[in-house]
Amino acid sequence: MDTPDRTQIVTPISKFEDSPVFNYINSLSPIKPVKSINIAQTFNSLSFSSPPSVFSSPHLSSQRESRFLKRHFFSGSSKPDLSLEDGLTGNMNEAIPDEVQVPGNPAEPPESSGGGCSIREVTVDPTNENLELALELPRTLKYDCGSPQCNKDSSEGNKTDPMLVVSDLPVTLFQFGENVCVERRLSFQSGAEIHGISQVEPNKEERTECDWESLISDASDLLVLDSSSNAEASRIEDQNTLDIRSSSLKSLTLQEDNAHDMQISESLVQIGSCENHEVDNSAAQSAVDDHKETDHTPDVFSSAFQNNTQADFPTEVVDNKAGSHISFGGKQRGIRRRCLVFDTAGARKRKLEEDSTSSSSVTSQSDGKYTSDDKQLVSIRPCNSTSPCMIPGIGLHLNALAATTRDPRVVKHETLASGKELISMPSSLSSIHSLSVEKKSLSSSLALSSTYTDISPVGNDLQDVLDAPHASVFKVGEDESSPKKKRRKLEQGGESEACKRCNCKKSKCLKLYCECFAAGVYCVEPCSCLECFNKPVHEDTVLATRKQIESRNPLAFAPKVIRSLDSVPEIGEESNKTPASARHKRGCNCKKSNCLKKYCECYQGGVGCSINCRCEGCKNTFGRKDGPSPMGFGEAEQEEEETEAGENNGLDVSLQSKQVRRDEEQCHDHVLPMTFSFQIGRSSMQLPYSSFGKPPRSSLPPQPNFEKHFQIIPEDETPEFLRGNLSPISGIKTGSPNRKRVSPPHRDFVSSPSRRNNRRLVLQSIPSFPSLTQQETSELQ
DNA sequence: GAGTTTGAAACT
DNA sequence: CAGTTTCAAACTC
Repeated sequence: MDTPDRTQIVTPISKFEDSPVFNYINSLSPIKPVKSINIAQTFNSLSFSSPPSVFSSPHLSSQRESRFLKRHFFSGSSKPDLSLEDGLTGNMNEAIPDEVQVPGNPAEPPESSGGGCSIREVTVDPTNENLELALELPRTLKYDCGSPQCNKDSSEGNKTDPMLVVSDLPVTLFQFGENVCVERRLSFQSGAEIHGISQVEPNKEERTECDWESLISDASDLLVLDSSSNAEASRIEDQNTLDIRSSSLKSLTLQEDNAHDMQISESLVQIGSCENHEVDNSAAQSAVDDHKETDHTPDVFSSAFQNNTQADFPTEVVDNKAGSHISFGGKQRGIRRRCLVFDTAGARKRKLEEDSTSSSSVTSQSDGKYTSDDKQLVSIRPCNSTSPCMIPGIGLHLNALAATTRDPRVVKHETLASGKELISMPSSLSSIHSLSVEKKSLSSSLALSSTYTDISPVGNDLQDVLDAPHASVFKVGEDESSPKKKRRKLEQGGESEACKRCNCKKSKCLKLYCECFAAGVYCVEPCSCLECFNKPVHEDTVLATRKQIESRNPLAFAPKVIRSLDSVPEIGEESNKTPASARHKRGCNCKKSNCLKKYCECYQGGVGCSINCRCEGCKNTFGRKDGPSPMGFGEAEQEEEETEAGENNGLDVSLQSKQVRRDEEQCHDHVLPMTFSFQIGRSSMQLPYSSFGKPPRSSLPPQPNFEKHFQIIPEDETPEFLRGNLSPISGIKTGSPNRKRVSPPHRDFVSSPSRRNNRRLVLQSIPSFPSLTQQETSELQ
């Protein structure tokens, strides 16, 4: 390897003799030259303008040389690291420029047309080396800004293409661009060292594979290059670069000059081209797709979703490793999700029909394991065969959110849970769920001797998750012979809320009157409904109905309770008791129950009444609607709260916060802007348990964790959040007149990065009483 | 288990 | 948007 490279290098060097750098390098021992070259290049490129002479043809030569040089360097072993390390940003340019620099102006941004020429020339060279390279080069040329650096990059990129392919991203990823450039360099170097240019391709494949894995592992970025490089030095460098990349990707804006950006873009483009060439490798492609998605996500998704997507990546990647390749880009994923929602329904039917209950249960369990192992995989609690199925449909707004979530998980979830009948499977949530699921699984197992059916929180968008109590926690009613009795027993006994059970007589379970339908779950055996259409068999009808309802009220299926994730209770709210920020989406309208019975949705949800409530004689122990003031209750009430919800809440909060942190860590910071999905992800973890399900019914583990973790931004509220309004309540209040119900916002959920910092709202379906939460929290801890 | 109460959902 | 009706859960006996 080395020898050929060196020989090759010699020629280019001769060409570049003009450049002092080359001379200097030549003077150096063959081994060292690489380093020296790099250094020299850096200097030249950075500080010095390249000699004018170089411009005309030099690019080609420079590129060639660069290749050679790089090869040497890499082969040489030493330097690349330095170059890489030195400047992810500047180094990139430098390294390339060194050779290429000549042309011109180092100062000139890559944008210059010159690059194109050089590339072309380079392409010619490739013929010798590899057709692929040639192909890539032209492509690169197209994209290349023309800056010598770019050229170099491109040339390198050619070699590195595999890596690029792996990491390939849409051009959009500028931030990543820097990284990409580095990667290219690295790859290039590695390639040179490892193999002749011709060899590069195989390397590429390897790289792609390796990269893929690396990507998977890192999720954030483009680690691909690293593994690929054969040379240790190159590896090291690659790693460094990778690390840097990841870091840069996360936080980096383009520090480098436009030239860098250009390079990046070029590299990206090249990558794309490479992908085409290399497409052969399915894995590589998939990886590339993932990368693209990830990369795009940042660019495209300014919203929190990006974060989510990124965060999800790791999992996705892992999943891919596991065997399933998810090729969905974040964006695409989102789109697919929506489709999935519906698709899932179909899938569910299929699966349900095929697998029936048994399969679902099995899958769910297995899933849960996977999820636990994978961390982010959707955790599906083993649902009893009878567990109610989640309805595929999700609120439109939810869908939008779901869209942000990552498909991979969703897919997995679907596949895994498909048997279960989850209606909607937002990926993001699923990921979150996995974690939560694990925890829950433990807690649930403890709490409930009976089997739990988790509803993959994922399934429903926010709703499901939020509503988890309803849907998510399906308690298999199987055990119970008579639905009603069982239900009551369960409720009373509080064993587990399994699936919701309805007793609809006239609504056909296609209206919100039906708890199952409202929860996005299919009716199951335990249900005693008559003429029920809320079954997989009638999926179309169910979905159509859901759409109608959602058309009327986008939030119809959204969680009814909104809770802020922040541990800090909202102003006036009691922190310890009910989730401070938790509020009922619309508020209640109680007249006679004094909000002390489950007739009251607020009470049922375990949240205090808010300004949105129009209740009369409110005595809601969880809090009052009166303004910011926390609960206006008497101490007695507070005591009650404490007893009922307080413990749970407090624990939950702390626990949740911890979990959230954990989740975040796991998920990664990669996700820059926390977005909706991201938050969801966190929450999702908990969601499974979190379900706010009505306390009485479900003995299931409380969702406390979920509450805080899960953040769903109600459409209504979203604007406020976006605005920076923190308190969900306030948002709600502002949005809707006190006495009037808040009309669901028409906007789709848009997560804004800013939200992260801000308080997170959690939409929850009617929360179960806090009591359950304690167990979970304790367990979690 | 039947009947009543309650308030959300749906309708006008 | 307000008022009414429908509906099913929650509750009581």
